[in-house]
Amino acid sequence: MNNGFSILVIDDEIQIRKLLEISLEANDYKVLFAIDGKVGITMAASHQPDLILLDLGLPDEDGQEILVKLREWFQNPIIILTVKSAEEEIVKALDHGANDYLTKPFRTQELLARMRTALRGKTSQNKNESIMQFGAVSVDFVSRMVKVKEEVIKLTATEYSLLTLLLKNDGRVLTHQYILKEIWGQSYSEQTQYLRVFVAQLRKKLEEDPNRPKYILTESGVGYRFNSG
Amino acid sequence: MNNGFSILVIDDEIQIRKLLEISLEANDYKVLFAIDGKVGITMAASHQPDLILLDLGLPDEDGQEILVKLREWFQNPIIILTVKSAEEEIVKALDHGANDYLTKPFRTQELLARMRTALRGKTSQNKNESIMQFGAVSVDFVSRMVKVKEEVIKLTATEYSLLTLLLKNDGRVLTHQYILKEIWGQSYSEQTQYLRVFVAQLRKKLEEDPNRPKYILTESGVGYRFNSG
DNA sequence: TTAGAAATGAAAAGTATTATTAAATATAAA
DNA sequence: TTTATATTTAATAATACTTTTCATTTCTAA
Repeated sequence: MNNGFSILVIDDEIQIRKLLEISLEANDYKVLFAIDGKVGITMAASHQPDLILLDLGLPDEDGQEILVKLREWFQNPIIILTVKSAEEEIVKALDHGANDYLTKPFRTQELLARMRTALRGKTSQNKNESIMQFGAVSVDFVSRMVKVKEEVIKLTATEYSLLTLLLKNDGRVLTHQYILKEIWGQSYSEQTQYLRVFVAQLRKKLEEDPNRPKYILTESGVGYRFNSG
Repeated sequence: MNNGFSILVIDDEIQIRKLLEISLEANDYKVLFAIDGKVGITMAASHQPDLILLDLGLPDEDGQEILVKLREWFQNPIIILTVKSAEEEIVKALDHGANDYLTKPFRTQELLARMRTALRGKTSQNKNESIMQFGAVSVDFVSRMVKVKEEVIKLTATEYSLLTLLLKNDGRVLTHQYILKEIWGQSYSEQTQYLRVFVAQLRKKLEEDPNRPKYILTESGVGYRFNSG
């Protein structure tokens, strides 16, 4: 019996595999294991898992390269596990298409929560409609209208672009660099302060309590993530 | 037996055609099919359908171009179907005169809802109701008479075109480019100043307080939107 | 726990966009 | 042709938006 989601764990550490086996199966996930990158890629191809947990510190190959290879064809969420708290590694992985990250040692509850977020929307089809609902926030991409709890919110062009970028990547961490590149263009990719100002403005308009944001969450040193529930 | 509306579906995918045939006929639409753009244009001309569902990813020609060709003479609503959720594609299609869009896979209920919205007002025309009401603004499309709170307003030809374009897209943001192209023609699509002058004139005639417009709203950096309430 | 880094919030300064007005030009009607 | 009306141009004022700055708070790594 399982909840319908299959998870591929690519990690060489036996303790981590044991831990994940117990906690993921206890939550009714179907779990597959690979102990290195090569095997991992093969298994991803043959089993098409709904989500991959990928350790960056693998014995045979650099984790980043495995990520890049996977992302050439693998669409489903990939969550990075890493002992390196080095910010650089994490940012690189996210820019390579990882959805989220956790640094070891991690709390199981946190991992499960992030997996649920990443898998959200996989079941529901509303991901591609012209009106999209994210918690109390809804956007009509045709009329360009944004509502919070049925109330229309007026956004500037830049605010609208930023919000929709975050929404389309609901649950996923977007790096500062990536967001800046998308909205302002390549040459602005170091202007993190722009982003901070506009995030603050969006929070003021969207959040019930801008001091305790529920929707636009900060990943300190890395980027931002939209969380619809 | 049907509800009086005929729908032309231009799509090369057999599954989509089957699905639409079943669900549209179940809702009493008369459904016609074309499997590529050329055939689609021919059929649109010969059958004058009330609405077109156009797939952007057709085998013979770029969907955008088919849209442009259709819009040269076809007045009725066109709803785009697309697998591409790329915002660029969608914005382009809307600028080319599409009324709405759905990305595949879509829920049938949502499609039907959007079709009803697009066809709304068409029924009233069938009932010989040429007068439409938008908040306190009403337009008689036959006699070209515009009233605000029962008072007749005299508009010039250009003012009338601009107002009705906005009205027909009640609630939706229309880009400067799009409006200019529709009213003045392609070559004027950068003459934003024209638009400003005529918007000011319309506001002076329509709005209670032209300094605080209620109906014709500005979306800075993007365009204008009519708001009937 | 604490020093240093990162993020926030508020607001001033700087730009860009939009609104207004009026004069010049074009168009249509008498 | 003359006259009235509408559209286009252009100049300036008003407003909205973005960028910059900085004091303060929050977060993070050691």
